[in-house]
Amino acid sequence: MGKRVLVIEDDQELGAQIVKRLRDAGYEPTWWKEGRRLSRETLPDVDLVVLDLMLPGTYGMDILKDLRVFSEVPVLVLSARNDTADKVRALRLGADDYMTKPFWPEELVERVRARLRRPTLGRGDVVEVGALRIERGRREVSVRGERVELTRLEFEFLAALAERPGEAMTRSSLAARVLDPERDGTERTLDVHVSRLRKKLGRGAFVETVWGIGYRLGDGRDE
Amino acid sequence: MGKRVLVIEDDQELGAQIVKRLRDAGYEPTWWKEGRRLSRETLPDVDLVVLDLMLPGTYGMDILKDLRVFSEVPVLVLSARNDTADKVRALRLGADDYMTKPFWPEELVERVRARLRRPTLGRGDVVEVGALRIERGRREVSVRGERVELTRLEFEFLAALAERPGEAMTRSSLAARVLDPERDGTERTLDVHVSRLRKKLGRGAFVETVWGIGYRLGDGRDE
DNA sequence: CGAAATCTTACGAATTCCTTACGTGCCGGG
DNA sequence: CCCGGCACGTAAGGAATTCGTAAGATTTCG
Repeated sequence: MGKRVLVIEDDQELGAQIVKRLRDAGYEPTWWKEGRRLSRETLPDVDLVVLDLMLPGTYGMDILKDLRVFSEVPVLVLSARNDTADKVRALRLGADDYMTKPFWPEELVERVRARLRRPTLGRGDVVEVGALRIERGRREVSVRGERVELTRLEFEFLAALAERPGEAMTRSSLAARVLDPERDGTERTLDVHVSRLRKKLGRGAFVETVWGIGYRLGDGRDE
Repeated sequence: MGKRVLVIEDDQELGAQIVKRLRDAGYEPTWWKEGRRLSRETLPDVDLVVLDLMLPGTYGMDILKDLRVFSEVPVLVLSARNDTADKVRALRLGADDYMTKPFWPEELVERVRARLRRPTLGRGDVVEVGALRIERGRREVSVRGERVELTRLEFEFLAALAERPGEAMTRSSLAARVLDPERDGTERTLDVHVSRLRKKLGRGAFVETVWGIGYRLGDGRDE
């Protein structure tokens, strides 16, 4: 039940230190000793990312930027730079916290803990909206107790919407979360899946159209 | 945005500074110039608390401890002390972030923003002005409980105005904020959208003209 | 009163969206 | 190996909606 933490840190000593502390604290750390470009597939399923900004070769900022296109995972940034401009930039890019080296590992662990005790939206395993029930873990969906069989993409799409029930999400952000731009189709493709999804979910406008924007997960009442 | 932030800070200068910055960033700060014991009743309905730990009389840590008994509101702690033990203690007590003085206000604002872009439990992103209600997340608008269907630009426009209710915004800044200079029209176009918007919102001058300047979001009462 | 700013309306072009149909590739069974 | 089913992407038709522009009416200000 330990939450998983991805540590991206090229410094051997510091990395080992961090990993050890996190493990001692009951987490399940994974250590990448180098920066890699991140995409939907290459990002492991983790609950939080500890990212060193000062990596050789790849710029940490770019990794962060990439990441935020398709994921909302909390990111704790480490950096040797202590100037405000850098901090502001990282936080604007979507970082959740910023620690300046050197620091004591205890503090890092506490900051990780502080982030993780807040609900991470995507991680709620069961989302219920009206008569619709989505179980992420089992990959099961039911309407009014009736199981509904969904294909992979249909499910992914619904699950993405369920990350923020009731909130409008743009096509592009949905596409980024669900589709692999290489293999899979374009935003147009989403329409088709929505269409099929609606047919399967039956009466009740669970997937609502937000004109000019994208879609929204509704409770299926009226409209 | 209009999210409410409670600032507990006894230092006049610093407090004023923080409050100003937060307001500039679109938040609604409330400033307590002294520490008070907090209880369910005395804690105002805010979205985040900025708490200085070094208050005369009351210990900031105690305030934090009290607070966590009955509230999950995010807390950003300020302190002049830079030792790890203190940070760890505050974070363990439930603080969400810890900043060491001195710091640049920009960083504070960004950290506040970083906390608030995560969904807090409870209320979403809602602006209410008079009988007008704007839900940013869902992209829905209602007047006196009645749903009003808006187009994309109408909503964008209203939402832009709603960022600073009661404050006049120039045409050009609105246009820049809402229109894509490539695809969309000119400032003249705004007039048309205002017109349509007013018709849809019905009685009550929610969108007021500020002659020679632009527009302002009113509560629809006067006139 | 006159000029400038703003408002309203009408209309057609463009965008956005939904559905259906069809082709491809994958996989398991026979 | 071949067949059929399934998942999926693409394309195309068509309907609904949105939006910009122009043009004339109205308001504001000096």
